[in-house]
Amino acid sequence: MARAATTTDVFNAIAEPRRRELIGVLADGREYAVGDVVLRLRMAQPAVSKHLGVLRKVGVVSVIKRGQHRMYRLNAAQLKPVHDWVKTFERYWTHQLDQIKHRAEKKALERLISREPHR
Amino acid sequence: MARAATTTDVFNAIAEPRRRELIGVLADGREYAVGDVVLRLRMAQPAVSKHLGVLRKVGVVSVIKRGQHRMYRLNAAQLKPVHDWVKTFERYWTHQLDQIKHRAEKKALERLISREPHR
DNA sequence: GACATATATTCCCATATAGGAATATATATG
DNA sequence: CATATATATTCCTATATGGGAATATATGTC
Repeated sequence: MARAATTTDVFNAIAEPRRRELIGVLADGREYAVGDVVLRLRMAQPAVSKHLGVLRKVGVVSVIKRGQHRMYRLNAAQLKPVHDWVKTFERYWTHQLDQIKHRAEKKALERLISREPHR
Repeated sequence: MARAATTTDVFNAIAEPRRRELIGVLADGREYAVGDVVLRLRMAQPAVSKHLGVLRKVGVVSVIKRGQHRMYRLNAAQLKPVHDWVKTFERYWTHQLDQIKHRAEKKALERLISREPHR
């Protein structure tokens, strides 16, 4: 079997760095015409259209027609599976910091609660 | 140009679902021999070796020899770039829930703190 | 209708894949 | 040393890719 198609799921779609750049442009939540993206990223127009096509197929972006333009908008919720998956490993690099923060918060809360009665 | 190699970076490496399953097995932080993974995932041994090879090339797993076994261990820190990237979009799906949670916690805390004095 | 602009699609090609099968390599053990 | 076990590597093949160039399609404007 060959590699899974880029349009198979979000993981495959975002493996391509240009597409992550594309998503980066749309990240402010506003809509962009293809030409806007072409100018911002200095990519060839067909390339942008194709990449946006892939992202659309996996639902990461949506399109509406407006005159001769196609306005693309980020559908960030579709990235959640990636977040959910990688979040599982968060503790591996946040661990120490987390411990510190958690203990600090816990201690502060305990101090806060126990203050009145003990005084 | 063809698609970037799977060993190019972590994003490409984890695009393959079997490799994410592999990572899932190693997720408890303990070390596993290739054969263990083969049994757990019921995958062909060469497939497991190849996938582990890809993950090793991008640094997501590390190997040590122990007798005739190769013990693989997860190097979860290498997944951080993925987390960092996707975390940018967290607010798009957590926003409402977060608001609710934050307010609930804040309110609970306030109630807790103000209980004694007001009674 | 003629022309300009915006976008999508098609064609071409070098390249890497994932899986299966077979085989090679390393180590343990009798 | 012979044999078994564990793992890696090689060879094969169908398949999809991303980029470039050219072209098609759609819409706006005069």
